[in-house]
Amino acid sequence: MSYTRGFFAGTVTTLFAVGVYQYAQSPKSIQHQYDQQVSDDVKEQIKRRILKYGVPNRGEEAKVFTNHVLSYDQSKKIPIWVAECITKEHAQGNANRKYSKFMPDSQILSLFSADNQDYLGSGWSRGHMAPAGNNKHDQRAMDDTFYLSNIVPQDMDNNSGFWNRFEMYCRHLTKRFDSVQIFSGPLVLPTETDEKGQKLVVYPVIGKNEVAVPTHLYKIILVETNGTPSAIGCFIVPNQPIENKYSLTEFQVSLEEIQRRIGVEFFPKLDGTRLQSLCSVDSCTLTRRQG
DNA sequence: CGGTGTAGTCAG
DNA sequence: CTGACTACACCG
Repeated sequence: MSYTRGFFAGTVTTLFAVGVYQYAQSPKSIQHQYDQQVSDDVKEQIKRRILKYGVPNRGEEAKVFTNHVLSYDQSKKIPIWVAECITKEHAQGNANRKYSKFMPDSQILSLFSADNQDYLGSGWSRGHMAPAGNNKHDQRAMDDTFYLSNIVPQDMDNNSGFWNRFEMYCRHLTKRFDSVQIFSGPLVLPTETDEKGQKLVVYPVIGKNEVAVPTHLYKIILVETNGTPSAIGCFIVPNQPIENKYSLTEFQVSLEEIQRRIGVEFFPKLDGTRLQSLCSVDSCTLTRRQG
């Protein structure tokens, strides 16, 4: 709990270094130099000898759906990141969630999959990462978002409150920008400290599949005008009720921080582009009610 | 009997 | 919009 307060206060002052990538240049060790001299052929031979029966695989390769793409964490049974690229047309139409239902994703081996029983009665809601409401243009696209590969255990108040308004804000951005690319996903961050001052990562797991309950959720929003990226906003939100008094900007962080915490480089082909802060070109205010 | 499916209600 | 929960029909 103390981390939450620290987070609320601390993120405001977080250095905002969007679009700037720094790669620490480690001193070249002897081993490193040797490694560089080994030809790819030799490396392949070594691999074939030591990994005779194949290279171990975490199954994080991108999985493609009608209107979203995701990478899945087979250990935590929740996504790592879920990507969308939406325009205002995507959020309009007659698709209705009453025709959709939550179900396991057959692309995920059952050994690594959550099921509805894990969530029911757990005290945690099934929270979309790619939201259903971004897919009103196509019932199948909306149905796809109900696969549990796109779902994380989310605090009920957070889901229907702050996070819901956050998602509405993302749809609102499609009225101002040609397209809006969004990465959403869960995070487990250290939230506690033991008596020795050692930081701890503590998160619940639910159901027989022990689906990980993230401590936080994140969104990365990249808006485009005339086909070129113009601004970016990154946010980390605690997975707990968020009072209305908090504004979106209080949860803003740098792209660097979010990439370091998740261990993912989100835009490997977005090189050197100077991007403005989303909240400097847009209000970043959430509306109280739907609209 | 337990599991599935749907429709309606309730709440943030 | 975001969800859970309940009652009831159906089925093997």
